[in-house]
Amino acid sequence: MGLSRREEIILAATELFAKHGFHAVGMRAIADAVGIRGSSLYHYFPSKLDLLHAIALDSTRAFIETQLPDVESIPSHAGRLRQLLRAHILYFHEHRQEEAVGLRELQELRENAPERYIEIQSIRRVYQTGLERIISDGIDAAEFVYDDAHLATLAVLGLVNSVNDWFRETGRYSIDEVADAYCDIAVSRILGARSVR
Amino acid sequence: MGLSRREEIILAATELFAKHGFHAVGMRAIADAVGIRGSSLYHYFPSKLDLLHAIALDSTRAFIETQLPDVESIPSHAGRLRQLLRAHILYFHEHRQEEAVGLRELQELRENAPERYIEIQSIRRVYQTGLERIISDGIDAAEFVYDDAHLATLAVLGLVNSVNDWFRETGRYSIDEVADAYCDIAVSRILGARSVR
DNA sequence: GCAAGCCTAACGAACGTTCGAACGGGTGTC
DNA sequence: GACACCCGTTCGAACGTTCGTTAGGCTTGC
Repeated sequence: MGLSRREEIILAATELFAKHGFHAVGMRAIADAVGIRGSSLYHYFPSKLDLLHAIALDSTRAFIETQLPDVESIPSHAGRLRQLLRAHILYFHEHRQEEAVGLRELQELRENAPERYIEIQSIRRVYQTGLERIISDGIDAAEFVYDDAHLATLAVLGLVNSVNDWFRETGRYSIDEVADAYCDIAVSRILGARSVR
Repeated sequence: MGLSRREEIILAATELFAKHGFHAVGMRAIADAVGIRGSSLYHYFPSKLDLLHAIALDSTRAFIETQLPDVESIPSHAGRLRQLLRAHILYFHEHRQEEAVGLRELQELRENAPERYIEIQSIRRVYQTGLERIISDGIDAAEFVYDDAHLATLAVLGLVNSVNDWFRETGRYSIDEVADAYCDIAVSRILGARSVR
């Protein structure tokens, strides 16, 4: 139990926010899940919105920092893209609650704390730009066959992000099977990469 | 203004739920948008949850009923799929607020009115089954090249549903361009249909 | 005079948040 | 070793507000 109280709170709040939504969960419910009283939460976070901000920022940063650097060493564009998308799907599966909160409750920050929304969005943009760069380079190198790198990026992102909408641990596929199949759809089919392994 | 008061309420509530979320919008706010008092809403809906149910059911049924029958007359599987996906994207764009509520707040019904959740889910399943049938038939007829109709259906659905996550009227594409491009990605690239027009 | 439609008023509960006090372990002083 | 002191942590109680909902009465058109 190397968890600090602050981390315990973030963990419990993430789970509750992901399951019921930000506004459906009261501070007292979060405190109950940790085993303290509602008022004690304010020792760690000045407001409920700050708590949401901490969750969204942590999850966004954690994803970007662990995923992007790993692909630099792979030689082919198709290989880099495949590796990145695979890591994306697996990470989003492993941290699906954090990412669900990060995606769904962002507009809450947008309305009530615009500068924090922009902060998180700009981090997200780094990732999307990096992905688009890989695709764009692959097109220039004639490794991919598609004429619009921007639209292809959006399509591929929409595809891989949709896994969490339907995937269940108890279903007919394992997450590894889905990751493989979706990467193949994105790299070989959508982008038309031919010689990849 | 052929709108009945009941329809006005549904319209206003849809807009507010889509923008702020179900729990963030109070009955008084909905009433304000219509120009009546909060208590008057209970003349039309017995509870807030019933109002949400009406929105989710209406939007789901309207989509299914207007989309599915249209494609029966088209000869090729690829043509049917293309037409269906195109209508899907355009419909989801035109009714993006209703569909956003229908997608995001469904778990609210799932927790607090399970039988209504099942009702809506079963309608949705009709559509997904119909889509999978088209894809499956196309594979059997060797018009599509993919080995898993179920996974292909999920991928294609995830792809077309993702448009509303990023599309903005003021962006660089029109919705028609996006619909064309995404249909092409789904039909020609993911499913590998060759001779289509 | 009936019913639909809308109102005011109020209910108890829950909301996010604030406040001041109490607890308990560690440190410094005698 | 005993003592006072501090500070991180938690608590109970309460603040004012808003929540979903109910009850009852007024107006209007058939």
